Amino acid sequence: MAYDQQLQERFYELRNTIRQQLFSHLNVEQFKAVETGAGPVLCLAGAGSGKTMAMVNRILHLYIFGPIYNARPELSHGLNQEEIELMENWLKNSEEMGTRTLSPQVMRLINMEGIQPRSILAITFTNKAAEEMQSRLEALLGEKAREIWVMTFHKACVRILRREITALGYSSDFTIYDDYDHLQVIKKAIASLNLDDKKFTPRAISSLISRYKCELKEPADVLKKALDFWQEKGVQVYELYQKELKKNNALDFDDLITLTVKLFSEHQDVLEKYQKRFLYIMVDEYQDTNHAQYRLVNLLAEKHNNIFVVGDDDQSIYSFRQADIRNILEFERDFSRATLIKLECNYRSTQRILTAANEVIKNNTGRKQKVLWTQNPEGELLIQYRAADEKDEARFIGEKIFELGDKGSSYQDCAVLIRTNAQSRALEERFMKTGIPYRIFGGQKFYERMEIKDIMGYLKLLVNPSDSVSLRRIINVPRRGIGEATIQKIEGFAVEQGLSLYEAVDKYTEIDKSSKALKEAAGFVRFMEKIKEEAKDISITALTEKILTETGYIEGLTKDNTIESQSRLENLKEFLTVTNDYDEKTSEPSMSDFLSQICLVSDLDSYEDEQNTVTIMTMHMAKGLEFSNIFIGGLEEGIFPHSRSLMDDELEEERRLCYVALTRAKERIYLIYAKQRNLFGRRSYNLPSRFLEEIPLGLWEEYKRVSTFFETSYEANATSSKGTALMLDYVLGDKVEHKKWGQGVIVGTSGQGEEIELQVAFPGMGIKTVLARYAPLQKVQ
DNA sequence: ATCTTACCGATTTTT
DNA sequence: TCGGTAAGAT
Repeated sequence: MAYDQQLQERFYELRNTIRQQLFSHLNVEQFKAVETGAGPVLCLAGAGSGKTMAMVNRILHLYIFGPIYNARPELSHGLNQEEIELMENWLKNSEEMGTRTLSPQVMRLINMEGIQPRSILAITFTNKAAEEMQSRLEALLGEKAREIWVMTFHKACVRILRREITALGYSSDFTIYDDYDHLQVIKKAIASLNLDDKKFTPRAISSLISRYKCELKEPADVLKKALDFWQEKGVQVYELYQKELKKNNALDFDDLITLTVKLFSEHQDVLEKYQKRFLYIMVDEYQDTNHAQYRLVNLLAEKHNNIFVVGDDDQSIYSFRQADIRNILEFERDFSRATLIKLECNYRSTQRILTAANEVIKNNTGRKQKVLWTQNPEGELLIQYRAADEKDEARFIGEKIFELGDKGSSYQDCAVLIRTNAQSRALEERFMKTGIPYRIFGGQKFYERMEIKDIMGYLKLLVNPSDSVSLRRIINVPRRGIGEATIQKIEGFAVEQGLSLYEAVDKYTEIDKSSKALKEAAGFVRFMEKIKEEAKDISITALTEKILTETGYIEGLTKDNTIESQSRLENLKEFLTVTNDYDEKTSEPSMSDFLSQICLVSDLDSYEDEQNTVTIMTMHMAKGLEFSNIFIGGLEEGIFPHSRSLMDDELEEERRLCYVALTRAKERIYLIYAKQRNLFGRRSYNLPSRFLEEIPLGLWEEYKRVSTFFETSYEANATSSKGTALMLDYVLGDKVEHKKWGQGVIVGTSGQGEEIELQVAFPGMGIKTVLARYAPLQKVQ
């Protein structure tokens, strides 16, 4: 055998050993997922099974070794002994030191027929997941990683549509309507069809439209079908709604997906362009795809069939947003010869937590068989607590958080998961009183705040003058004395003349100058035109500031000088830091890009775990996160499972939600239910949740509050060990210093014994109620 | 045009 | 209970 051939044999052998070594930190299943490069793959990844690890490494594997791991690509040049030694040395070194970073020389040697990063499309559902994956890819691939499209469905679609949407008769400056804007259009459509808005609620119509869109059905497709009166009218609203959106050159969230599908279906050339580009497609959280997203992925993948989807049918909790669990259950039917890989080894939770989760989810039918296991220790028993009411529930949670603190947990290791946002109230009150730092996610979102929507209305209208929803929003904000009657008049004119609302304001105010309102409206258009001119030379931040001052928006809020107006000003300041960030970090800033970016983020995207606070959030929002200690509140029939799900036969989804909640925990779980709780202002008595019964005895123990006598001494101990200022007598008028709020004055006291409450007035922050026992207060002379 | 009061209705919401 | 919306008063 020739010497060259021996070298070659040695080279291939070494290359494969290096390959194994590079991924030696993965388990067998993860490695299989990583090295299966070509063809369709369904990866069922249980909670905490390291699926991001698998996805990221799979991309690395594709990049270095190409799609077929045991292929022997032709060598383009001869080999010499030195090169072989280089590889041997790397291996030796790696085995000894445990490093897995390739030197550039070794990389150059073994990287043959690897896949170009720009040919990879990796789809996630949240920006957070995308960012996480992106940064891990950059750590592995360096610069090259930026060429991979790692983004959400919606972002990818916006990118494609900005380039191609003219083929569908929209302009590429289209506006994205968020949920709120979308409801405005629906309301208008309902009104113009003279429908009874008691029967046709915007919410119901919205979900009807969304359902049709996700099924890729246009109004015309549905109209022929047999429909009852309500549905028939609903479709008419849908038709009108869609026309209005197009007139406004606006897309709603669903449109981003469905119009991309439409584009690909109707324009073969465009589809082929993207098929050619994206040779390898990966989809995260596949169980959450709806039909439109499923079509989109299939269209892109059907040419090369290199599609890798990861998901967990047991974590499908978004069916109310049209996520279709069948997409995952029937993947193997859709793609013949699909490889099935199950990741069942969990790296997150204790065995006991996993057993509890497995036992609960076992009660669901029609799922892919999957049992999580772990090498982690057995762990502590789950704790169950029967609270007297929601206040007692909050108190229990607060106390346990303090106790965990003594055991070495920080606040950020604790999360309270709830079913509905309304449950956060009692918790917030208690945490506030006892000085537990917390963050609540959910409820009013930053970009949905009035002042933010107002300023965005101005910006949107500048980019897209056809956007009549934004125009309507801001034409009288701040007050210009332009009311509904004036707008109606102009709107009539617009319809008559076939103009956009903005053009109509401009033209009509030239003809009719009869009222003060119309003069103001003319001034508004002049202002917008002036700003549009000036916008050309200044940054988005400068432009935003200009609008806020020149309209008198800031001035109005400053004059109000209420707590509310102050917080609005704060929010606007915050918005300006967002624009500033964008101005600085973007190479080619553009307003429409900025606006779509903002539309597509959620508050959770800004979640930073560096902050040492307890997290309160819904179980839905907690998906994908993990905490050492999880408290699940409101485990009562009617709350969780939610009463609505009991009626609508959606118990299995609730159970999946419970599974998601349980599998967030690394070490401890506290399960709390209350005998009674205030619900909608009335007291209600609920049975303990069925999910509690589904966790077998032996996995949990009940926490029982000891008798009053012991309770008192117990609490006194807890207090003294904390060293709070309990023993100090507070007197009205005393000056105190609070850790977070600074100096304040005691303006009231109430309660007795352990539960003495103080009302403290903090300048500029109003009056706060705190529990003397817990609050980080100190008397000031 | 805008402020005030009475009513209704009330999950979850990656984008 | 609270918050958002729709009709009535100024």
